[in-house]
Amino acid sequence: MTTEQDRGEARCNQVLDAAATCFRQRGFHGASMAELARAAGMSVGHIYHYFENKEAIIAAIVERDVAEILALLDSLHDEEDILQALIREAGNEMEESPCSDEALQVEILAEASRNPKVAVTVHEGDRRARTRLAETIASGRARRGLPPLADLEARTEIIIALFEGLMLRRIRHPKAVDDATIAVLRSTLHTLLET
Amino acid sequence: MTTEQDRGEARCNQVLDAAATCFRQRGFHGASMAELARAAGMSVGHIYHYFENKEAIIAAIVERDVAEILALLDSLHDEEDILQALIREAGNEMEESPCSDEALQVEILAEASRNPKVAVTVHEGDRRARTRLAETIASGRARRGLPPLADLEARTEIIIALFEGLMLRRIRHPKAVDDATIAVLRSTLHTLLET
Amino acid sequence: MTTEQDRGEARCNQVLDAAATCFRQRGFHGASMAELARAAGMSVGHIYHYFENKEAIIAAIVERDVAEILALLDSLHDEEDILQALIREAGNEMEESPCSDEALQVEILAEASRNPKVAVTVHEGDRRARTRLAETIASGRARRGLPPLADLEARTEIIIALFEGLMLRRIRHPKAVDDATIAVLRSTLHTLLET
Amino acid sequence: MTTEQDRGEARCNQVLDAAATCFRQRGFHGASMAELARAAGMSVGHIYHYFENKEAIIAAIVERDVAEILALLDSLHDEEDILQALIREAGNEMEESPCSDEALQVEILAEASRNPKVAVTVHEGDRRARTRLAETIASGRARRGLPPLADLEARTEIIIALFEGLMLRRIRHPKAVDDATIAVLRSTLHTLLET
DNA sequence: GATGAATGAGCGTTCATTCAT
DNA sequence: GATGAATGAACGCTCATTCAT
Repeated sequence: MTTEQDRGEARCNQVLDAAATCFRQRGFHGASMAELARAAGMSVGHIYHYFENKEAIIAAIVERDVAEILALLDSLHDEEDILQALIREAGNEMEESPCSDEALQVEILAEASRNPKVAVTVHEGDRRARTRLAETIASGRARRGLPPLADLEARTEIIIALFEGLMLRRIRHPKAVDDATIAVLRSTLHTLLET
Repeated sequence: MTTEQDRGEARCNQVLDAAATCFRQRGFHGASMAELARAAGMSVGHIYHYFENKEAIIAAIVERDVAEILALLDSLHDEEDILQALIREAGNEMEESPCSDEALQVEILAEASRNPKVAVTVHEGDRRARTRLAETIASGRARRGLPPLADLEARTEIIIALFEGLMLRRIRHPKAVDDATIAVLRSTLHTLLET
Repeated sequence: MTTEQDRGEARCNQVLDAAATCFRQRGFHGASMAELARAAGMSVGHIYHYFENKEAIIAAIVERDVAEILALLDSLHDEEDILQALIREAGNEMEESPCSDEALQVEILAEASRNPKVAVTVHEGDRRARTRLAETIASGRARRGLPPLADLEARTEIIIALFEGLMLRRIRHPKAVDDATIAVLRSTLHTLLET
Repeated sequence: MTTEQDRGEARCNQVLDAAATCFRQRGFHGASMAELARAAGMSVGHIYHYFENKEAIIAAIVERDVAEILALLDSLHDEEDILQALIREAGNEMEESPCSDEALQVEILAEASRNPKVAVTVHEGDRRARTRLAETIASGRARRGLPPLADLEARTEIIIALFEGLMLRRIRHPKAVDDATIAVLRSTLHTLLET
C-alpha cells in the first residue's frame, strides 16, 4: 500500500517536473498536453488520472513552490543571525540564477491573472509565504534586540516585490542581475531589515 | 496625404487600444484576432493591413509604452527637484492603480520569454527606458549637488525592479499596495536616490 | 446582398443535408464533425460559421422537418375530403419507406432525451406540428359535417403515436410495415378520424 | 458450485441494473464504463469478466427486457378474459410511467440502428415477443368465442406500434400521456382486439 | 476473482492567417 | 482600403479496452 502510494506520488512529481520544464520553455498555453506527456514519460490520458486538468497542474506547481519557500524560511531559524541569513540567501538565490525560473514564474502570474482557480491557489500560497516571511523577520529582529516594526507587513511586501521584481527583470534585461546589482540589493535589504 | 497618414495612424492606435484591453482581459493567447477586430471596430482581415501578425501587435504595444515612459521621464526635467519628482511620481503611479496594468505587463513578459521577436523589442525598449532613467537620476543628483554614483546602473536596476515588482505583486496579493507599502517604497527610493 | 444571403442559406442546407445523412448512417455521436465537413464539401472550421456547435445542427434539422410537416398538412386543406387525404397520405408515407428516416428520427429522440437545448427545439416543434394536425382534423370533420370531438387532442396524440411508432417498428422488425399492416393502420385511422 | 453460479449471476444483474440506469440518464455513448463500474460497485476491468464489451451489455439488457415481457404475457393466460387483461395492462403500464423507460428504449433503438450485433439481438427478441403476443391474442379471442383473425400479425404490429409509439411520445411531448389519451388508447385496443 | 493503472486514437472546437471580392 | 468566408492543424480532454498484479 505504502509502495503504491509512493509510486503514485512519484508519478505525480514526474508530471510536475515535466510540466515545469515545458511551461518554462513553451509557456502554459504553448505547451500541449501531448508535450507534457512525452516529457513525463507517460500517456496523455494517464496524466488525467493524477490531475483533473491543465490548470490543476500549474496549481500543484505553485503549491510545491510555496512548500519549498516555507521550508527555506524555516531552515533560517536554525541560523544564529536570521536577518543576515535572509540577506545572504536572497543574494545567493539571485546569483545562482538556477534555471531561468523567471520564465515559469511569469507563466504562473499570467495564468493567475486570468484563471480564477489558479488565482485562488496563488493568493493562498502567497498569503502563507508572506506571513511566514514576516514572522521570520520579526524573529530575526527580536533575536538581535531590535525593536518590533510598526510597518512589518509593508516592509515585507517591499522585500518580496524587490526579490520578485529583480528575478523578472531578467526577462526585459538578461544582464540585469550582476555583482553590482546584488550589492545594491543587499544594502537595500539591510536598510529594510536591520534599521 | 497627411490626412491619410493620420487616418492610418488613428486606425493603428484603434487596434493597439483594443488589443491592450483584450490582452489585459483575456491574455495574449486567450484573446483571438476576432475579438481584437470586434473591439477595434474593424474586420479581422483589415488588422493584417496594419500589422504583420499577432506578435507585431504586442511589439507595437511595447513600443508605445516605452514612448510613454520616456515622455514621462523627460517631463520630469522641467521640475525643480527631479529626484523628489521621481519619488512622487513613483508613488502616484502605484496609488492610482489605473486599470490593472499588471495583467498586460505580465502578458508582455510571458510573450517575451518565449517569442524571440517580441524579446528583441522588449530588450531594446528596456534599454532605452533604463538608460533614460539613469540619465534622469544623474541629472537630478547633479542639480542637487550630490556626488555622481559609481553604482548608478545597479541602483537604476533595483529601482526598476522595485517598481515592476510592486506592480506585479497585485497579482499574487491584490491588497499588496496600500498606504503603508507606498510609504516604505518612498523611503526606499529616498535611500537609493538621495544618498 | 440577396445573392450572398442565398449563398449562405445554400451552404447551411448543404451542411444540414450532409448532417442528416451522416447522423442516419453513424448516429449523432458516431458521426464526427470531420465526417460532416467532408460530406458537406467544406472545412470543419467553416461549419462553425453557420452553426454554433453540433447540437445546433441537429436542432436545425428538427426545425426543417417540422416546416416540412406543416407544409404537408397545409397542402391537405386544398383537398376536397381532408380526412380521406390524411389517411391516404399516412399510408403513402409508410409505404414509400423513403430513406430509412427512422434512423434519423431515433437519433433526434435520443439526443432530445439527454440534451436540454435539443429537447426545447423538439418540444416546440412538436407543439406546432401537433396543434396543426388537430386543427386539420377539426377542419376535416367540420367539412364532412361530423360533430366536433371532445377528445380531439387525445385522438391526435394517439394518431401521432401510431404513426411514429410504426415508423420506429422498422428498427426492431424491418418487415413490420407491409400491405396488411398498412390496411390495419388505415382502418384504425378511419375509426379515430371519422367516427 | 450453484452458489458460485448464483453469485456470478447476481454480479451480472448488478451490472445490468447499473447500466440501465446509466444509459437512461446519460445515453449509451454518454455513459462511460467508469460510470457503469461506479454505479455497479465494481471495478472497470471486472465488468469485462462478465461482458465482452459495451455492446454486449446493452444486448443483455434487451434480452432481460424480452424475458420480462414474455413473463407478463404468460401471466395473462391465468386471467379469465385475456383480451380485457391485455387492454387493462396496456393502460396500466402507460399510466404508471415508471421511470422514464422511454430514454432507455430510445438508446436501444438508436444502437440497434447502427450496431449489427445489437440489431440481431433486438430483432430476435422482438420476434419472440411479437409471436407470443399474437398467440396471446389468438388465445384470448378463442376463449371468448371470437373468430380467428386473418390479419392477426398485422393487428399485432399495430398494437405494438401504438404502445411503443405512445411511450416515445413522452420525449417529444412530456404531457402526451394523460387520462384522455389512455382512454383513446383503450378504445383503440378494444377495436383491434375484440372486433 | 478482482483491481485500476495505462494506453492512444479520436472527439468537438478554436484560431491565426489568407485571399477573392 | 476593407471585408469576412474559408482553411485545417492543433488544442484539451475522454474513453473503451487491456493486462500486470
